Amino acid sequence: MSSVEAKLRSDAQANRDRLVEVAREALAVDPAASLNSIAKAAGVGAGTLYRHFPNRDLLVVAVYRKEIDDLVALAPRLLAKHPPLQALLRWCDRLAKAGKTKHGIGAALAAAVTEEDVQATYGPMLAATGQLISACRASGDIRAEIDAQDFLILVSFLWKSRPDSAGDTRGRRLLAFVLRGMGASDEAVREQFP
Amino acid sequence: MSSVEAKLRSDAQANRDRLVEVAREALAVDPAASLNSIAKAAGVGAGTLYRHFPNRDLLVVAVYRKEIDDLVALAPRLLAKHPPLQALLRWCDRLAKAGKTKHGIGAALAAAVTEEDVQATYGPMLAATGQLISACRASGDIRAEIDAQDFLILVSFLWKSRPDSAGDTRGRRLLAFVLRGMGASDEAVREQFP
DNA sequence: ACCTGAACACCGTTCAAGT
DNA sequence: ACCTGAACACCGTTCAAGT
Repeated sequence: MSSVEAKLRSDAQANRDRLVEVAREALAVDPAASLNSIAKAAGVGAGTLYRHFPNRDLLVVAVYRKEIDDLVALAPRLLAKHPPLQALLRWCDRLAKAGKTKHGIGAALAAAVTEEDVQATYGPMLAATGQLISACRASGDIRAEIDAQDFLILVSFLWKSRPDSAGDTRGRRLLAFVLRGMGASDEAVREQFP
Repeated sequence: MSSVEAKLRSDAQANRDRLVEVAREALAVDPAASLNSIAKAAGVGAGTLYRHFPNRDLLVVAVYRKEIDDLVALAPRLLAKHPPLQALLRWCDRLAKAGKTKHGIGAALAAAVTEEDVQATYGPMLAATGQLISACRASGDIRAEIDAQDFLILVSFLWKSRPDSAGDTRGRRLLAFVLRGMGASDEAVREQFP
């Protein structure tokens, strides 16, 4: 959503944008890419990178911010188009995909859960999750008991898992397990999975 | 268990032991302590550290290896003394405590789940978890469906959580949730929690 | 065999000087 | 205001020389 970005001078804004874009590509190739190399590739002084992103995590979060924003924006759209439980499941699918393709999102979100200074990222995610959970409760698809944060923690395997091993079926199985634990009927869960 | 340590020359063994001991103290103070500083504090050349532990993770794993060994050894002892479900719960308690006091264990185990070269650590943990799960299944306390690795992933919040916020009640609540999902009766779970 | 420790390339971070 | 980029202290890692 409107991420309250203070208005920057146009050159500063351009630098910021280019840094995030270059970082996205660089981190996809090598998650441990150095900040100096990213600054250089962006045609920018090291100090400029550091001015915009005081530490590595903040840069990583900025990179995946758009993806997270998309995820956040997706929740109400899915709820408008699908029954609640199906909306929740489709959202989890996208969450898993995001965690898999660019596995940096996992580290960024994992950090966000514990570190204070990136709560700005975690907050909207929590809100989006909350919408989905609430809708499922209202429709009677799931029981109360588990809140949005609980859910995000329980399904952390979705966004923190690497594309290694054949963990895809495991992910689905564990997600189904969690949903059944939340009161979703066996049939409801099973029929939602393609 | 017997960690198949190839016999080293006595000075090499002494160096290894001192490195692990020094690393344990240094990492407790600062989880990002440099390897060079650890080598120096151990009164050993940097190359010696590197010879014993080719990368940082392997040193970290070695440090928490004893704790993990204890955890592994604890499983059969608990099963001998307590009913299966209670043994599982007590083991989870110790797991959470280990993850909390020295939170490096979380990073080490998290790495172990995905990285191949530390499977030596993850394997025994999996075996220990398997014993507990099997016993609970045999006694009818829980249903099949979820294997040892599933369980370790599902309760990863126990060992990966920081001592931040009052996540202790959350941890207990989520553990209870998982156990109920595995078929443990409400009463059984509730009465086990002190 | 094993260890030492200087050396190397590179890291994150800072800050005086520019525009 | 914002940027540059040389500079600093320090990092992980290597490897010739020692014992």
